[in-house]
Amino acid sequence: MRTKEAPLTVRAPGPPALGLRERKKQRTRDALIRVALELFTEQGYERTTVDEIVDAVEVSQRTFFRYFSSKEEVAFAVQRMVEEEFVRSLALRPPEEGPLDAMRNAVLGSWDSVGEVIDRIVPVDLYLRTFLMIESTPALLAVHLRLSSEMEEGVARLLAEREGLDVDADPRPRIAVAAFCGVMRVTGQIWGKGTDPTLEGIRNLTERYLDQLGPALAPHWRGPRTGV
Amino acid sequence: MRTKEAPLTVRAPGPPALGLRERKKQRTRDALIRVALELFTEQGYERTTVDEIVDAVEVSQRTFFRYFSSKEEVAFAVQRMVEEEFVRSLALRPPEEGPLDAMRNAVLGSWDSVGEVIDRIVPVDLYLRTFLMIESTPALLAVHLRLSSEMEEGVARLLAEREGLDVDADPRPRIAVAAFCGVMRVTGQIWGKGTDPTLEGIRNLTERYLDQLGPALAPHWRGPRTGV
DNA sequence: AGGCTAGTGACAGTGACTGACAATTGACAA
DNA sequence: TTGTCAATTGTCAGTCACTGTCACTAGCCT
Repeated sequence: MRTKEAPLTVRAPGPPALGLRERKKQRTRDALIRVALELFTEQGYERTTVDEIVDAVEVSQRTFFRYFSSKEEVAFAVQRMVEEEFVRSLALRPPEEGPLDAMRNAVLGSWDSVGEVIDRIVPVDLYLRTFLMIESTPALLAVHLRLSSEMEEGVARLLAEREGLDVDADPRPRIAVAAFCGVMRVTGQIWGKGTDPTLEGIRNLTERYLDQLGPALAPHWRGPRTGV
Repeated sequence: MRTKEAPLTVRAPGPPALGLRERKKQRTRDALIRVALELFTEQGYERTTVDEIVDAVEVSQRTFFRYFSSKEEVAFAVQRMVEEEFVRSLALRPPEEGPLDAMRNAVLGSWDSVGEVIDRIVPVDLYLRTFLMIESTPALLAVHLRLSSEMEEGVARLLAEREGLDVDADPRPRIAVAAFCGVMRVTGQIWGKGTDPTLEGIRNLTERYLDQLGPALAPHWRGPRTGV
């Protein structure tokens, strides 16, 4: 459990100096996340009670539920940041890029940069282990899929706007996003079963699998394999 | 609430005459499903307690949990049958059909035949309302997505076998299924928001949307729309 | 008829979560 | 510095989903 250095006289530049109250909240929130993820990944999600978490952080259970609306939510705190990073990254793609290329580049780009974002809250490898835990815990997997599908809706709107289409009239944005995210999900699963538990590993797999979307939709699979 | 005709002397042919014990179980199970779905669709899932359900059916709570491992599970009892129908239907497609065509025809075909299957347990329109309720209840939507993804895994294996591929070596089966099912999911959502609450409505929408998978994955969307 | 056992009910207990109210503690003005 | 206000937190009691246990009832089979 790492301790946060508390600046005594000097203040780092950047975010507008938060008040003591705000900083305290931030600290409890981070502590709850870190402890929760540690316990979850060590003993399993179901076998970890909220009481254990709050005892370790020394706050009341009521406080936990003021920060997180459910035990599930705390498990997705970091994951949420990663997804936001992707959406941000997608919004920044140059408009000349076609929708699929934009998504592809956004994912690959965000895999390159999330490392630091994550590390501000928890060690990256704890995040990766959390990801594995989510995939292997039915209750969490379910929530994960729901959150993803919410994000998909947002991404579809973004793409539609980029291309000057109406999401509710033209099905292509939603369909493209659905297909694309389907591949992303498969990638995550395969990565989980594989043996390269690093950010880089997931990045490379992403690249390889996205390349297979076209071939996979060919009318027939027999015949020569392309790539991979 | 429909009553089941209890054959006194005559027995219908078909399934091998079940014992009294078996039939009783079947009846409580069906009653639990029907009552649960009725309450869920009327008052909402969260606002319905398990106690309300078991009181209406006159069994103990303990019995409910012997039939269904959770309150969620009962909400998916019918949905499960529909999915099984699809998988069965897919397994029956002629081997000459390409994987995408096979899935497409299997879905369309099963939408034509599930009507009767469903009706053996609950009125079809109760099923359709249940479907809407699932889509609009976060907790249930989550579970729904998880169950779908389990099914996707099964379908991918089926297709891989059909085509003589190894699912774990070749990513195309999983990717194709993921893309396909993504479209199906979008279709379900759109159907829910639309204004044609019939089995036929969902069938037609399915057909239209599947046709858009190709165009949606084109490098650019600008230019003429093909079809709907 | 009578023993066997699957299925059920009653009961007690756990864990996630919520509402209400009291206690504490930063923030900010006097 | 101090007193007031408002945001946070803790305590407590209660609901609801779900589980283990054990006694009991009722089909089933010889």
